[in-house]
Amino acid sequence: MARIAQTRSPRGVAGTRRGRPASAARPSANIRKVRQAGRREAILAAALAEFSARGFTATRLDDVAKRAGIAKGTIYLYFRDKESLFQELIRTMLSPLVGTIEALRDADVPVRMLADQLVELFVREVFLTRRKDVIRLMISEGPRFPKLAEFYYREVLSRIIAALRALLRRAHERGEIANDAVVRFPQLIAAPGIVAIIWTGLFDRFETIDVRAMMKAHVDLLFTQRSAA
Amino acid sequence: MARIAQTRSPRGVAGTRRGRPASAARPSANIRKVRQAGRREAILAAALAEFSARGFTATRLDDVAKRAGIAKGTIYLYFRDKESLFQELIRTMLSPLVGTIEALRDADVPVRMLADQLVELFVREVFLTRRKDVIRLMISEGPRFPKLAEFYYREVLSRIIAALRALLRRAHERGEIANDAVVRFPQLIAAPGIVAIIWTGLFDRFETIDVRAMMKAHVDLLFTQRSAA
Amino acid sequence: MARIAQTRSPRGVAGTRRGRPASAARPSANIRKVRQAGRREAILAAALAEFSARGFTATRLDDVAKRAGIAKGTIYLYFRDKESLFQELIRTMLSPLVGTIEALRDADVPVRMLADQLVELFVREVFLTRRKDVIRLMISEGPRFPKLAEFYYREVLSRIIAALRALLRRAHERGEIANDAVVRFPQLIAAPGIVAIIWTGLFDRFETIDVRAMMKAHVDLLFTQRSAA
Amino acid sequence: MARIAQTRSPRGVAGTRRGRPASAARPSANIRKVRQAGRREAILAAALAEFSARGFTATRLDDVAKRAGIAKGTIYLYFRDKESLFQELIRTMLSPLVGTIEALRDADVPVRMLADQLVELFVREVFLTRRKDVIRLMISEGPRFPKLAEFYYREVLSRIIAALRALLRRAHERGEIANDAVVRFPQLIAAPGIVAIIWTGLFDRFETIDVRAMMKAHVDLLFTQRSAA
DNA sequence: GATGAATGAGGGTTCATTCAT
DNA sequence: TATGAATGAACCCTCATTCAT
Repeated sequence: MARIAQTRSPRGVAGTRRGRPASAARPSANIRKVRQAGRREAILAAALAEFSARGFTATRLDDVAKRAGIAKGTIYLYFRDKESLFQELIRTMLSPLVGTIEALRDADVPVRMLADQLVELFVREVFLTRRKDVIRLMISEGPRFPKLAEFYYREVLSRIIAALRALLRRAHERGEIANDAVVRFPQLIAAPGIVAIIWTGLFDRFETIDVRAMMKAHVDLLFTQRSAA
Repeated sequence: MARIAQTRSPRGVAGTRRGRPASAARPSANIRKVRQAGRREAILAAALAEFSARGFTATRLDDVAKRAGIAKGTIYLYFRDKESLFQELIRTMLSPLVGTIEALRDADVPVRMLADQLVELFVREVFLTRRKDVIRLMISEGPRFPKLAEFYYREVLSRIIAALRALLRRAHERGEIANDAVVRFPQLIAAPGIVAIIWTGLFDRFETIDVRAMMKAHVDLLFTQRSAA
Repeated sequence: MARIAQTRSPRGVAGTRRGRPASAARPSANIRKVRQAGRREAILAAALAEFSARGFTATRLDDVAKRAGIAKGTIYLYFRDKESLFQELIRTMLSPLVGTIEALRDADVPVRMLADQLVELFVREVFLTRRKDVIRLMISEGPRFPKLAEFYYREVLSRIIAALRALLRRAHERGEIANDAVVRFPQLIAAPGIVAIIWTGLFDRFETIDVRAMMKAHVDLLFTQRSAA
Repeated sequence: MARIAQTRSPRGVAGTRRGRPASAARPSANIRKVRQAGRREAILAAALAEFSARGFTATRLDDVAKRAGIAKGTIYLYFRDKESLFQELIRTMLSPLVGTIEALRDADVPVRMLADQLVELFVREVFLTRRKDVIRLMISEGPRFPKLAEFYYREVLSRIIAALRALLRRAHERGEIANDAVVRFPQLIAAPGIVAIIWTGLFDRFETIDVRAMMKAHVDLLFTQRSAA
């Protein structure tokens, strides 16, 4: 099944002098590039861990550096400042989601099947990965980062919602869905996933949740219904 | 309909050490008490505003004091430290939720009606009040405050969930609910509310959500269904 | 033997309404005076305890008040500020020393006997009382309180030294003392006492000192000698 | 005569984590090390001046930094906190005393001569240097720093006393000392030195003391005596 | 490029002092 | 007179950011 593209981040880095095709005759440059990409990835990974554990403000770049195995100053070679690091982290991790969802939209299979795939996708590619933490960060810190919220809304959410809505409307028109609730509020589809992410972060110690089961139960609710009459 | 008890904090105020019967003949003492209660409330209100706007770590007690119209040091007459202020804020605001929910449990009306009342209660007493912000805070900062999460789980959530589950099980047995999804995952009932709170905090600028409509649509989904066959 | 005048504190107890001299014509005024004296004494006693335990700067007036059984503000009814309290404390406790010493000067007994009395006086009236702590305070904090040091020098030390020197010179002239060292440096007489006070404050846990024995041994040294030839 | 080793702190500096042989071919690293040692010394010197002038609690690290010509935060690169700075200051300055005293113990010269050397050593290496201030600090603040007092007792005092006692006992057995007072209370040897340090700090403005003369007079007292009979 | 020592603004907390009751 | 809540200046310590090596 669909898999969300991994972030091989060839994307421009502050201060990075790029250029020079991969086949070029000065290998050291490539080594450098690879090493640099590695550094960047390492910093992002470390940042995710630290930001997740402590939140944006309480995270110390010192700890990020330590975790990434580099010196504190090095972070500033790859990111303008703490805020940039945070924002790029979220962007990098969430961007790939869109493509996947939009791909689903164009598939011509029964919606119910798509919904099941969606659940599976969410569980495997979000809930069981660090992307879950990124979403948690987005939820926690988003209100203090309007730019980030806007990016997320424009580049990710609105497109996912549009894709979902198109999908669901089609299904509704075909009679696959009796109740138009999810057509009007496609957010409902994601609701159990969101709740599961939050629950896990807060209460897993006391009571675990079977995300997959909950999401499936919810999908059942959405799709197997018949209108009351 | 039920209304959540306001917190006029009759509870002992830090710093008031020697009790004195409320009826005592020294009016000045009472004046003091009233003023103290007022201060405490003012601090809590200011703290809620600031914590909501900036998060726990980024909030400056200086700003809380300014907003409450008092000196910075005064905060320490009512709360041990920043963390205590934060935790008491959450406790004070969320504790009253429980009673209300548990009252609903024992009502003997059709579940569907109760569900509608629940939606109304949530919208009126949570979503349109500052309690919404407290829940957002709980979601954002909870992971860094295990004690608080535990309190919230034990004192609030687990009891609400138990009440809901009892209610829903009864409804399911009576045939009011065809699908047992919500019996197994009562969190689903709250999911749209949670999502609405998060959405509002992040994306209201771009697209508003009609919470009441969404929640009602979801309740419809949960209750008007018939099993597939 | 001589005894240093006690600071006749019928030391007041917080909230204790005390007696009422049977003879007084306007009792209330006297009561007030007595009570005030009691308060003042209580504050001084509490201050001594706290200053001794923590030093001037680290002592909190709050603790002094608590220990004295009064409210913090009350201290300011009896002393201008923290520094005044400190200085008055030292003055009050050390002033009575002078009279005692000067009395010794005029006694017409063998110096050796006087010296023994001095040792006894020091042990009983200083070392085994709180005056020891006051001297320790003087030593510790004096450098930061030039006024206090000056007072102590002018009102206490210089007079004690003058008295001692007169005494010792007489003894030297009479041949009671062979070596004139103590005539030139009367401080030598006090040295073991000072050292004992300091030692006790710092190292008593590890090794105790028998002050009386040490001081007597030292007096022996000073007086039983014969010039080398 | 013996001279107390200066502390040019070759000891590891906080913050220098990865060792690197001193002979290594990277000069910049050595420059750094030298500069760091310099900083550390500068901070210690500034700290001594400030602590001496104001006492531990009243000393502001801001002032220490200013005096050392560095930024406030820099102090924390070399010392964990204010207390560590204080304790390390005392340790650094007093540790070297021991070796010197113990060296004297094993010398095989008449005790009287050793005593004179001791006086000279004290005057030159303690009284006329900043070590005098360190001892004053130890006396003033020691009671609030039990750890420090313990260190000083175990590492310095008890060893000095043991050395002195051995020395004096030998002298007593040889008949060089008639009275065994100083054997039983070796502290007596130091008493005039201690008193001089305290006197200087408090009363030098009013009356100076000739330490060397006083100590010599005292030594005379201790050694030139003959038992009374 | 990479390092990490140095900086210094910023914020939590304490506590001497005041003053309304 | 006595109280203790309120004040706000002061100070320790942290940490994002810079820059010499």
